[in-house]
Amino acid sequence: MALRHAVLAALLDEELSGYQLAKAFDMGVANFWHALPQQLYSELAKLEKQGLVTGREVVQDTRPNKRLFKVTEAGVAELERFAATDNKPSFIRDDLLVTVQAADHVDTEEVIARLTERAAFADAKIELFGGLLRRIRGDRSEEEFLRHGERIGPYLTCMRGLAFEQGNRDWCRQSAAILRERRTAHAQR
Amino acid sequence: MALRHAVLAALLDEELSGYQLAKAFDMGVANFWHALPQQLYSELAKLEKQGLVTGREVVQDTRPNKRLFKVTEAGVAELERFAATDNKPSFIRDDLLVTVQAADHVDTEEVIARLTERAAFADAKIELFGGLLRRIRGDRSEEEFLRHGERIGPYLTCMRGLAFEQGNRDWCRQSAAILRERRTAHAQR
DNA sequence: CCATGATACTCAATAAAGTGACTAATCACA
DNA sequence: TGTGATTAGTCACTTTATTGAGTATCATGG
Repeated sequence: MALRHAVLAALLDEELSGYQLAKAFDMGVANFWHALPQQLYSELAKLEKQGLVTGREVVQDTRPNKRLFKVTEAGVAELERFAATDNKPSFIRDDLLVTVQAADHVDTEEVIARLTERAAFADAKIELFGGLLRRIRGDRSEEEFLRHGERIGPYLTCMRGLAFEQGNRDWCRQSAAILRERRTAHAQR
Repeated sequence: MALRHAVLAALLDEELSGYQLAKAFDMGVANFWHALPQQLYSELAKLEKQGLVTGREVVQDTRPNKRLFKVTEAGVAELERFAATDNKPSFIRDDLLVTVQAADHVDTEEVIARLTERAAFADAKIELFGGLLRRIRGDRSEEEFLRHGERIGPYLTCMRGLAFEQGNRDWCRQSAAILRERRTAHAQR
């Protein structure tokens, strides 16, 4: 049950409404976890009941009212506890890998199509993360920021997200190229 | 619902018992998905009921009897359908990333400890995957195998698993180094 | 002035994944 | 001779995640 901790971690640096949080989790801005709006709303409700976050109503004229949430001291303590005990390894769980695993037994064109789509998706994410990193570090160089920046947690997770998508893109392109080559080699025989 | 497809993909190249399948999924040999034994047994039962796999009883003297499963034609057709339609992107979902996201607000020593543990875990997986790849390609070079090998699906997914873990290891080491540096810089002030 | 889309949520239901406890045999080792 | 590890599973239960449908207001564009 790490969604609760992901929510806490996301709320550490800014006070957010459930809606804003949902956008962040959906966009991949919160590249360290993924969740749908409904989960976040219910998680926020649980966290508030347990006193790990507090919400305050913000009355808006032009928009529906919203509730902004921030992490309480108890919430930070819970994250502290989490940081001290967690150890579950991460596993890739990816439809595309399942498809490629079966590549020798299914239509190669389809596999290549999926790989190409994913490479394009990865490219979009790479640009998104790249821009995000630049925005976070401002006019400082990456090295400078990592040495002396105030909050580097979000920067580090974003770096991992970027590298992950670069790995995805490279692998997708390479795999697609190999499958294409084998296809033509096969056809010429 | 891709576990069903992951199971089908895993059974394409060899006939396996639920137990063997569970070991494969647990070990990360099936590095494209992760599941617990109970899930696999129940998934196999469902797949058999739907005619996508068939099991045959193997009576053993020295060991408890087992049921070996293989994919039927309908099963391959299902994978074909899956390969032609799937498109769900993969998201990282990782406790460690949540911890690092909160790095600026929790005990740095603990975060460094988690990163170090994960780097060691990644190293172990890298060796495992490296050995697996060598075993699959035998005495052929990687390029030669990818060009002319019979079944490259499992090889490609294993390559992705390897690159993923290398990315993990590198990021963990770099992040831990940065946090250590900041800690000493801070202490000296 | 009417459709579309963004903001800001809620509720209900199902599907998937994970946890814990169990049976039962054989093998390896001390 | 009995302790633990390995093979080969099953059953029941809970927690998470996903799907789908609603509610309500306001802003923008044609």
